[in-house]
Amino acid sequence: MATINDVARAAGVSISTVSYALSGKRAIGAATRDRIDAAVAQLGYRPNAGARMLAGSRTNLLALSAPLHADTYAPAHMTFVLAIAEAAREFDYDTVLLVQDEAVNGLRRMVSSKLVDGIVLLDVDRDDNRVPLVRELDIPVTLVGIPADTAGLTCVDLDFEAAARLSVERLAALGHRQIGLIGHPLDLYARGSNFPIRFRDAFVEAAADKGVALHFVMPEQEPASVRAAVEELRQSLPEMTAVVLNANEPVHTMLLELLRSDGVSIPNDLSILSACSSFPTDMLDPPLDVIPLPALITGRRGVELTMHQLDGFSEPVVELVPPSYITRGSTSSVA
Amino acid sequence: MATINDVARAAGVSISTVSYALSGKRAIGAATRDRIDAAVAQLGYRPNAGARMLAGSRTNLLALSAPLHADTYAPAHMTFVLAIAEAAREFDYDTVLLVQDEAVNGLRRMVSSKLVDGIVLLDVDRDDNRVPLVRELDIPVTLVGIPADTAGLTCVDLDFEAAARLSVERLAALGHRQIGLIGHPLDLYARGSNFPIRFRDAFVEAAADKGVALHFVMPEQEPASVRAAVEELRQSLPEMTAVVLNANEPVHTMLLELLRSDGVSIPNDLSILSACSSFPTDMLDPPLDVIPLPALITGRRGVELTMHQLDGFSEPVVELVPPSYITRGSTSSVA
DNA sequence: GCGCATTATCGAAGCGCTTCGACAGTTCGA
DNA sequence: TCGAACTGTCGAAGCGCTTCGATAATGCGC
Repeated sequence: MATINDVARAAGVSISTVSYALSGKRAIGAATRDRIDAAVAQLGYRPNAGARMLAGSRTNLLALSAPLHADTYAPAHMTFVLAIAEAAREFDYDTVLLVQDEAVNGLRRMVSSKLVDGIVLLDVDRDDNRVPLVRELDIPVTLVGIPADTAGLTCVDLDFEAAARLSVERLAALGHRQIGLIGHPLDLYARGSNFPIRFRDAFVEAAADKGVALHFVMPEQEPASVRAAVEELRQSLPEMTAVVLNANEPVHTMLLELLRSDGVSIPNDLSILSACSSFPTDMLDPPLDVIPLPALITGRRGVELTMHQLDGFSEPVVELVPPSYITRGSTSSVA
Repeated sequence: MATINDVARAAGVSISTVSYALSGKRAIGAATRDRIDAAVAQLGYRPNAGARMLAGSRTNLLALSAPLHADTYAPAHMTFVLAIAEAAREFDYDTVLLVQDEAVNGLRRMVSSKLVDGIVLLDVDRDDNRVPLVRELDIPVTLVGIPADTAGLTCVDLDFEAAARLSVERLAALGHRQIGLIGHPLDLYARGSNFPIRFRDAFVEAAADKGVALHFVMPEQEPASVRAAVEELRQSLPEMTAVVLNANEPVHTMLLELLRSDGVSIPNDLSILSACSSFPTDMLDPPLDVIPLPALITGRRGVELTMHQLDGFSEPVVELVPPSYITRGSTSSVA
């Protein structure tokens, strides 16, 4: 493997000249630069990562702390991981993946061994046990998800409260007065999971504001449970004309299948809105109106905020990505 | 951050003594070692990763090449990623995640910058474009999945052919003479995807061997398509008494929901077997007999084989993990 | 045509670690 | 009782890079 020395020799210059030519940190004559570039290309030179880490101030490595709870919905999670790894590459960073208990225990190791320049925390719960830890870590950290206490932390997430309000407002504007809300399984809320709770609470509040009757159910991810949930909604809201889903893809599929077999027509008999979904709802049958959870945007933003801190901007920010509403024809105004 | 120098000073020894004490590569007096250990603990010393990479011969970093096709089934994929990252930790390795095009292009970068000691390739297709690349990479590589030409490569995977045979044999032994096989969506086969093809072909062969009539369908992941597939099976095999699923979890759910609404009783009317599934089938309703695709075992083995190569064992191996059959009561003998 | 700022390049120090060879001090068989 | 063979420890070289502080060489105003 070629070293900077080989390049310097091949180009007939000193190694510091090569280094400056490659980093651009000092001006280099055009002719010299050309010779260096040629030597680099010819030798297939690539700086040694270890040497760069040791001598320089950056490792060009980012830690991604991605714990996985038993109830983590894999496709959504994966989208975030992808978004972050890809965004990191745009800053010439690679991603070290920390899963399971390493998502917590590995962090300190990353920092004290100076392996990474920054950390992105995925799937942050309200009372996440990583939060106290990263508070004392002297390194750029960005949380994707908003914990209960954000003091001193840089966070980014979809504005779930705004998404909930947007859901209620759109449906209320269409004349719906009784709305069913299908949430995630119960234990997710019990665990203090982040956005389902924030969404639910804001939804309840917005419904009250708009004078809309609301019933909330938390089915498990299986047909029988979804069926029971729908029965419960119908019982509790006899005039229900709209349903908002804040749930996983399988629950969407199950609900639509169930409504179809019941002969319910969408949106004529029932308006449906999928809120904070991280999967495409245009493949569903029928396609659903959606307020997307933009994993790509949020994940990328998490990386950007980390890079921003690396560039010396250290005032912590809590960034809420505003929700958007995409129409697919699954809602209509009440007759 | 404490350096080895600080530790040496605190323990009153030279830095080489500290290094040897920590690596165990030379004998160190018990008393000296104790003083060093105490200093390490007290200072919270952790070797600088960059320095270690530069001076030593190992980086303790593993690259995980995980491309993601549009049709990649996230939960299964995730299980592999998890298994590999966790297994790596057991060897004191961290995992650098390469996704999308980096899964291909990043490999050369990893090697020439000496960032990683080894590579694990996930989701290897029959004619994977990473295969020619890794052939010329002078670094330990293990493929999870078996490409068409394995010459010179170390690979590991479930023995899909054996799994297919096992499926047919078990059902044939129970007296089933007409078996439906529900596979993945068509484009997966068209793309030359690895194990679905190997499974299908071996299944066809085994069925012929055992004199079992077989029909093969490839539904999309949506209820209507699954329904059509089942109709096709019934049409083609009027006496069909068993169905083997080599498909994603949603297709399982859809099939079971559909059979339930048709009043089909499992296993009385129809025996069902889930083959090469990477998700738990005991949560389904009803729980299904399964030949699991053991992501944990295969993934971990991928790491182990890489470490083995690092230890100097360089003869390439193709390792096939034998399938196992787990009974959950969804199959029975033909009346 | 003189000093002065600017531009292009170089040498050397040092990042924190591993590892080789040296060397006292100890043990032990002959 | 003497050298051979260990044991335990140290100093120094070097891994490949970045970066600081020279040093020429050039251009500029006056």
